[in-house]
Amino acid sequence: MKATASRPSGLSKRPTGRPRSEKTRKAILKATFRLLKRNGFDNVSAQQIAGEAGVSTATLYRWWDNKQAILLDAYLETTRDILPHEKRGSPLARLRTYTLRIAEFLQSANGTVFLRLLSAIQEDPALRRGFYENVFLPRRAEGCAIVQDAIDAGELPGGIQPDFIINQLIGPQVLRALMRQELNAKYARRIFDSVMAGASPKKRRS
Amino acid sequence: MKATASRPSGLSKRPTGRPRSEKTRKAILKATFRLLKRNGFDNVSAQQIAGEAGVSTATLYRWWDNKQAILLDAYLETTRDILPHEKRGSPLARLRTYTLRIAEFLQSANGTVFLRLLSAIQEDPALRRGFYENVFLPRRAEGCAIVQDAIDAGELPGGIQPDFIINQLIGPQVLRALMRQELNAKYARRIFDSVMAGASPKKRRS
Amino acid sequence: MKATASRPSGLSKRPTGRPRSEKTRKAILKATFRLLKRNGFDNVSAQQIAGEAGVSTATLYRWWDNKQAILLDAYLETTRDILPHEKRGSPLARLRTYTLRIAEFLQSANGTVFLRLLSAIQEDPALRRGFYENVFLPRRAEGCAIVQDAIDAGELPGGIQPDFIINQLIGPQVLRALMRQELNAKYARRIFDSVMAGASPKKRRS
Amino acid sequence: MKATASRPSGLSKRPTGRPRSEKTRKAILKATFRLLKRNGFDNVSAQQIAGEAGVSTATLYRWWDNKQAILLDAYLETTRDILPHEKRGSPLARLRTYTLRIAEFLQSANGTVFLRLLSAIQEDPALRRGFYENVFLPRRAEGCAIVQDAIDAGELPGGIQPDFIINQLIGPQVLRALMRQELNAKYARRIFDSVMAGASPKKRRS
DNA sequence: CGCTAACCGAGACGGTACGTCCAGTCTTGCT
DNA sequence: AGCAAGACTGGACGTACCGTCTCGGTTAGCG
Repeated sequence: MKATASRPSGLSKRPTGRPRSEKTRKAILKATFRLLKRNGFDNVSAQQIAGEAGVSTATLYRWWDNKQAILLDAYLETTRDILPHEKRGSPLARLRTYTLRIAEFLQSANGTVFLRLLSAIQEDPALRRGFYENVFLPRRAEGCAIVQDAIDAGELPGGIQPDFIINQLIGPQVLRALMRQELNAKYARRIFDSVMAGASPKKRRS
Repeated sequence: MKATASRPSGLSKRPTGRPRSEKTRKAILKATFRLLKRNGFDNVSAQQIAGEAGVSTATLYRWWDNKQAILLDAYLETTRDILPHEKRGSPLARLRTYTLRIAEFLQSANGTVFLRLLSAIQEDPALRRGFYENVFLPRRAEGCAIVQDAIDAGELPGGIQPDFIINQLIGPQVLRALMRQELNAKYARRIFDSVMAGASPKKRRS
Repeated sequence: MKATASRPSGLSKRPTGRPRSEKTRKAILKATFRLLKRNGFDNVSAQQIAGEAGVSTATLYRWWDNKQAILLDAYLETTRDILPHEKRGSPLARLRTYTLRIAEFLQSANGTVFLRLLSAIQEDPALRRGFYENVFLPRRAEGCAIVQDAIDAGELPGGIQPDFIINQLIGPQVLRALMRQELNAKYARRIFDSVMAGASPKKRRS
Repeated sequence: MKATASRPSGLSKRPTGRPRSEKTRKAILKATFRLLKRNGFDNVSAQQIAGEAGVSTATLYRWWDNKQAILLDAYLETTRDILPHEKRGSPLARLRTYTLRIAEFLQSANGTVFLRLLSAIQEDPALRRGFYENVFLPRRAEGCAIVQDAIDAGELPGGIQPDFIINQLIGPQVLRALMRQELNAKYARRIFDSVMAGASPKKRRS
């Protein structure tokens, strides 16, 4: 199980021979992401990746279990560092911004790749694990943290489960994106307002 | 464009030549659906379908553009008549039932196929049109009708867009299903309550 | 066995119902020959013939056993009446003309079809019989008759077998034609002279 | 243009990557020839070859342009080394033996394949080139060499073209073989005598 | 003059082969 | 040992064509 392409390297056994080329690894992932955006998801072949990266197919499969794993890794590698979550403002304002960012993201090129990954994992349990742990959960944790901040700040009632709120904010947007329906800031705002209204029953009653 | 393989049926002009065998068509779609459930989505080959249906591959491609189109059609054919929506009860009660049914459906075998189709259309625009028009919109219309009934009955405020409400009810469930997270009646109920609370803010005030 | 497309019509049983359309038969054979010259031999499909002749494939197979049989028949029909053998001149002069005509023929469009048929029969025994009896033997008989005339006229020695002579005159030309090597009147003349010289050894002696 | 699937072999530039498996190549050609003799010519399918050789169809088409090319190559490979031309005896005696060998060959299993190839090339120009250069010309050259020896030895007159003589010896035999007419040593002898008589006009006259 | 058998065009169908494409593995020699 | 190059297996894809099979409509020529 080579999974995410990190050599076992468990502890002992200092590897002899020529070490793995980091340059090669990067070239592969970058080439993959380029092809991913250019050709869609199904239309990226292993030999295309190899060709684009100036690498042999054997090298691909030496480090990743299968093509899907490469695609996932390429997505991870490329999007790892682009999560500029707001630090300033009230938790609720930050949650609102977060919601709008989701809409933006889903419409972007990266979002398209995200949606394609979301599709691909339906057929491949191993890939699903990887996606769940390395993409879904981390992002979800970010969102939940904001909700928790809001709860702690008293802006949201305590009985609420952050994960539920985030799911309510994201789910409808993902569905629209999957169906290629319009998805913009206004719509995201409406969702935010609706979910917040549903989440704060205290307001009601005299 | 053979798309969904439905006869032109433009009233007049009876088609000449040997008519298409309805028996064959049914055999193909049934065999396809059987394989769909047995083997998953990617692991259904055209020749498997042909073999299982006792048909030649040429016949497949005479009526459908490609394998995906057959899969979509098989889904349509099989699930066409299984929408037993409640007729009794208040609109709001029916909407609640509708929401719970979604959860059930997404967990069922048919739901799995639905999710696979939802994934497959990401790669194939032609297929997407077919799915959108023949699966998504009709189902969506059913839900919207219930919401409209509720509005008409004064159970929901007038300023609301039915499609928005339905999207809020379904989106979060679809997302959980796609991620293979738990999805049960309790969760569906929570969603329903939350969305309803968000949709009826006026009642509360004062 | 419908073979050459003449209804059994053995003797009794006057056929009732609508008789076969002669127009259709002609249209098929003409269309076939047209395609034969245009597309080569393997590249004529039954549906092409049907299309070109404005006929259904069923009609084709009602009257001929298979595609090859149609092709043979088309050749027969078209070339039946184009054998204008010389009547004047000495038998030997006529034999010489005959030899030259072979060269011309093999280079012509009809000759090409002839060569293709000659090839096709290698794979199909039934077709071979038809070709042998309806094309090869009749033509061969014509040639043999001329040789016999020459023998009778004392222009060739009596111990000679006409079929052997004709084979010597034709075989080398067919081989060259099959290999697409040059084949012209001069070459044919050379063959004729050579065979005649070989056939009349007696003259020399003394 | 992979044509005859022979390595470029342009002296320099040793090819990089995994070299072609000679074992595989041999297995394919042998299996092909086996099928060729067993099933006839048209009844050899690419997948049969693949199956019989324990090879994938993709490998077939990597090295040969199409099925016909494989068949030609199989013939070449198998018959390459079976040309046991006589070295002893006078040139004329050797030419006579050569003529008789032709008759034998055309009746043999290999001869059948040869005739089928001769037919197949009528439809396929690329194949024709290959056949002409790799089968026809080499064999023809052998025959011509014998004739030339005879000329040099004064057994045949100088004004004669070897190729013409060979064509006269072979053409009639090929024609008979194509028509599946009897072809035996006696007939071949007769042809030899006839052609020799026609070729040596000097004998005549007192 | 109408009946009826047989014809015919259109085109669906089963079967079979084709040649292409791709995933993933294996082999060779270079670094 | 890593790696590029690229051969190889296995198997699906979608196309083409053959010869058969319905359909519905048409056309002799017997009654």
